[in-house]
Amino acid sequence: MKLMVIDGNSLVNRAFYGVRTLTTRDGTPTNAVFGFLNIYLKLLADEKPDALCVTFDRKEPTFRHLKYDGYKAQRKAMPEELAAQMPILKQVLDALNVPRYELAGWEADDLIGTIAGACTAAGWSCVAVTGDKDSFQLIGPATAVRHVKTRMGQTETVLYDERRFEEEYGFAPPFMVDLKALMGDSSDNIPGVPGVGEKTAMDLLHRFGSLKGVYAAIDSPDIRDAVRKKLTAGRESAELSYDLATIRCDAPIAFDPEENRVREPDNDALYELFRKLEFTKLTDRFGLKPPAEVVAQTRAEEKTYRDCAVTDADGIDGMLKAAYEAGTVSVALSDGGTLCLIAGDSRYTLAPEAQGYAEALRRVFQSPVKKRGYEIKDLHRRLLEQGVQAEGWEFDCALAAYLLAPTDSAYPLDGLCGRYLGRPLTLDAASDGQLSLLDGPDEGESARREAAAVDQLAPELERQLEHSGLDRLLREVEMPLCAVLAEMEHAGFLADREALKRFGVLLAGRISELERDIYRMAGEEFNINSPKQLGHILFDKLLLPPPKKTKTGYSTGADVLEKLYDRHPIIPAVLEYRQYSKLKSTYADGLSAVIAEDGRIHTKFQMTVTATGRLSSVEPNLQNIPVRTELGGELRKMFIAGPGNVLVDADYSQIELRLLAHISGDEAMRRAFIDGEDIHAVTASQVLGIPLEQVTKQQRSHAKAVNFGIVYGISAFSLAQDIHVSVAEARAYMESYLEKYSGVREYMKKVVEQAKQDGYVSSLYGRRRALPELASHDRNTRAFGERVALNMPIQGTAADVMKIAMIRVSDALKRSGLKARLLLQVHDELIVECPEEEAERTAAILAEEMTGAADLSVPLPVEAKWGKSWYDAK
DNA sequence: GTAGTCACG
DNA sequence: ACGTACGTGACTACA
Repeated sequence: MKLMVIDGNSLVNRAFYGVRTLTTRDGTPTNAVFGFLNIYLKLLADEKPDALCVTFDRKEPTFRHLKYDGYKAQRKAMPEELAAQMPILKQVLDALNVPRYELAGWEADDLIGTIAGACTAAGWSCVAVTGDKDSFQLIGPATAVRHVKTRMGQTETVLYDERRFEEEYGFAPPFMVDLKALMGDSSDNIPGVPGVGEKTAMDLLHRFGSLKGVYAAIDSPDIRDAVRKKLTAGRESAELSYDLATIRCDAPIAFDPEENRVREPDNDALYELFRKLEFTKLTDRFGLKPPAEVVAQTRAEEKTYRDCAVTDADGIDGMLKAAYEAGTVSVALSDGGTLCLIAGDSRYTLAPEAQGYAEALRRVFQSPVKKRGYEIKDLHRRLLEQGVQAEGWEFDCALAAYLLAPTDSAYPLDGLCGRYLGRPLTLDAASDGQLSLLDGPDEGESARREAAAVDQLAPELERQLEHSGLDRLLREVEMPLCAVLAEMEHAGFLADREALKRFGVLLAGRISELERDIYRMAGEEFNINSPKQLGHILFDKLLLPPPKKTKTGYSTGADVLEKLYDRHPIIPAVLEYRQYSKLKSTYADGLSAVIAEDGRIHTKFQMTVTATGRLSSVEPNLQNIPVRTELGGELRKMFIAGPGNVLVDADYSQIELRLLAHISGDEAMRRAFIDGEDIHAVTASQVLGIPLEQVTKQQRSHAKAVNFGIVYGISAFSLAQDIHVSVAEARAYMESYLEKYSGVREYMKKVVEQAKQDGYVSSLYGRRRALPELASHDRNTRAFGERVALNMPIQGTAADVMKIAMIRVSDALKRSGLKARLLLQVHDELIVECPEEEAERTAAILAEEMTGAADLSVPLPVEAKWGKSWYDAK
């Protein structure tokens, strides 16, 4: 039997500092409780304990304070926002039916020691969970410590048992006390021996076994004079520290592991707490069900509908009549084709088997009736597959939720109901209390629920959009874009199946040659694709100097290997191997596998994924087809136009920098663009103070890196890495840059200040991204927030402009009567397929509509070319 | 499922 | 002292 005991204070502190700022809508901080529960769930899954409890410190002084009045005296008081969360956490634990232990005069650690002892006595094993390495002294045959640490906002836990501890420390766990007595602990204000740090302390223990042993051998020649001096002077302090660091196992509590058996949470109490805390996701993860009163109340609050099953022509007529009368309807189309339409209080369900189904779809969707729905782009594409050209899209709950919170990971309809309606889910009168929208009893039922959710969510989402000034972006950009993207997905990009296959074979040949060479140079066969095995070969076997480490071992990324390029011939071979296997697995093989029956690749554009408003492309991703290397670029020869057609490729030149010039209003940068200069060369000339014609290739390339860096919210360190100069040089370069482009400097300052004030940043078109990072306790997180504040308005505006351009291009092409159709968008590039003889006119329309998509104080030129393949059109 | 790596703008 | 550019998605290894 195993008991897990959690050091509540330690864990909640980790959670507080590790988890980003999080509050309820009224501003109550909840991040520590949220973080605690996340770690708690992970712990339960990892350990699967039979019994469980949590210990806490109390604010009263402990026996340690009495012994040493400096103890923890300097420790900072718990911040207000954390203190406010402690009682909430305790309520949550009570609702979870997890016993809590706290005792005046004793610390959480001592209670853990006592509990561990009681477990051992009862024949149980015990795992103590804490972020404090002190507790390692408790490790024994039946006691382990799971150490919790946070790295980069991620929580990790490592289990220390006797073996693991001794491997790492080289002595037995009880001597952890001796270690701390020697080195002290600044956070607890345990003095140790002044001047002795971790390294010396470890070394002494390895030689003499214990604190006692060290002092017994104080005259040994093995101790350096300087160290002996410190030890002699600090003897009293060390002995005091020994006492302070010793965890007591005799706290006066009666503890029986049996009484701490894991129990089911109190569903109703926990549900209510989570509702107040707005922990929607956790409600699911804990498997909580709405209490009976909530179900009853939800039913009472929720709109009810008059259900009509549509089975014949009269039914269809009735549904259409109601739709036209209502003007706006909510619709849902299940995967199987069942349509649900809500007009006013009437809810119509039409099964695909019904008489006149296809015609009914056309009458609903190819009509000016305003339609609201969920994930309209996909709905539009499914209709296209049935030959229906839909129109009249008014509102999409998923897109609305995305605009309101673009950094959310997903927008499930049930989650939106909880968040925006304050109700767990859309129930309905016909349902049996079954709450999941997604697994309704049948097709019709799930379509009805989806439509009802849309019907009730839309007004609330609309209100919030208006409140944030996002309604225009939805109506004028995102909604019209749905149809454009659906058509692009439907059209697909023609691929040369045979060429792709040949390319794969070519790569395979080269890969096996390289494999042989690499094995020969390594002296053994291993999996080159495994960073772990490769690191072992390079750094342990061939003894190359490891320049960088990741948290799990050696880093073997391309940047690292390039530093070692000339140190061993295996390095260039590995780099080449990596390049080829990437091309083969992801592109040659990966793309071959997704060519559809029609010979085309139909990517899916995702509209609700990026934090900045860009699109993303999946299954496959056609936005990352190689271009930067010669061999990779060959792939673009395999993306082709159909017979008699060409591809027209149009891309914005420097759109992000032009937007920086426009948004910041920087005169020097604007002037360069207005004069049609090469911006990177001008930057080099300005920053270095040399005539434009004397700028060398390298100077221009450095300037280019800085221009990019500025858009990303650069640091001198990263710039130095990027252009291989010293940090000091990089800093000087940036300083000079911001002198010359002083408008950019002012803009950077202003945008961060504004973001701190508002808590969000915006694009030129009002797209928003919230920035809770700026209020973080962690400086790295804050610095990240500042970089995002600089970048989002630029990248976001570029995304807006491109979306507007796509709508304009699509419209203009339709109006022109040309056969051209859009295939692909790659952030600043559009690809269109058209008959060869239309190429010139199509290119002109693309350039015209893209350039005209935004009205800036600098030109926004577009370059358009065409050819038989993507490669030729670039 | 996560981490590392690498492809793109 | 620390950690280090913004935004993505796919593949492989490995727990």
